[in-house]
Amino acid sequence: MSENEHASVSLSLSALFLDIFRTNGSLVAAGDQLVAPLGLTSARWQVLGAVAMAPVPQPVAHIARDMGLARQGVQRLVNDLVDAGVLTLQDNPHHRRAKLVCLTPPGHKLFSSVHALQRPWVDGLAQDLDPAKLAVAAEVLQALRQRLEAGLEEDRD
Amino acid sequence: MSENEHASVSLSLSALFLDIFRTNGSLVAAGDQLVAPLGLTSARWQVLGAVAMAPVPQPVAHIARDMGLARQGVQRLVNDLVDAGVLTLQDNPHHRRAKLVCLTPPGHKLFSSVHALQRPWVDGLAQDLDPAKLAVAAEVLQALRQRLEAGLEEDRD
DNA sequence: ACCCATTTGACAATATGTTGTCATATTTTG
DNA sequence: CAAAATATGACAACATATTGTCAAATGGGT
Repeated sequence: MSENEHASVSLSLSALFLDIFRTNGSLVAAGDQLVAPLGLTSARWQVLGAVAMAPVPQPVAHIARDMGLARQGVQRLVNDLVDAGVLTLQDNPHHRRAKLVCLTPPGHKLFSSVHALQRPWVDGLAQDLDPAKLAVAAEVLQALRQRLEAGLEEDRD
Repeated sequence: MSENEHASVSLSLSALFLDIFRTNGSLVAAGDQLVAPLGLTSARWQVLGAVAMAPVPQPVAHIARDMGLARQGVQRLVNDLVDAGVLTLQDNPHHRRAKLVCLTPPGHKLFSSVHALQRPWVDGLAQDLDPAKLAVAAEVLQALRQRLEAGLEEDRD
């Protein structure tokens, strides 16, 4: 690859960074607006989803690792959702401190409502998007994330 | 397109959302680490870059729109950078309140240092990335953002 | 059994970002 | 030109996220 071609890849990548920042922001804003009628926010929605989709109840630290967020951020969100009666902390037979995060019955109901909102919303956004291009985009982001996290050398928390 | 194919696009899109969240987080974390030696953070770096790259000095509100962020978030960052001596507010002949944001001489020097750090970092990340795939990823993110922002109906401040 | 590194949650400080409200300045419209 | 709509920054409240510190719990190695 020539120097010019190499430079152009770096420039494209810098531009992609800005796209990621802005798309992330739009995604959070749109998500906030979508689930606001349910008394939720994007961040709480994400946590609720992570708990609901987990095959088995997990402690907060595990959820945080799955989501790629700092442990304490998820901890606060979980605490808030417990206060809101959506989640509950179940005793963990394997660890006295690391309680297992579960949905309450209202939590299950809330998750169903979220899903009912989420589906048509995502379907609408996906309309006319090329599946092959989506796959390429996911591949690029994953490759990028892998390199970034390798550079961070497991520093997160 | 069959219903199954449609559903698979929606599923891919939901997965892409998670990729965007995580890549954005990694990007911010890696950026923070990169520019920390210069006493900067990712957010301040972004603002500094926006000011430095603008062909002509602009008021805060304009910069915020360019970056797709809320006006007040950028306002606070600019105020912090002014306090730090990196930026200065120049009188705007066309608008008494909307001062123009400019780099101070130390700000210019700082931006050069940032650029010297940024270039090899981006080059390293771009290594072996397929330019065509990068272009597709950018295209997908831009399409997504456009739909999201259309859904927000220009609500953002 | 004991020590030590790791994991985990509590608590707190700080950075980032959105939203709301207000006063003032500018622009548009009638 | 006057009134209304819009743009802008100051100030403040809040949500989100990282980082640091601490104590308790766990697990591993000797």
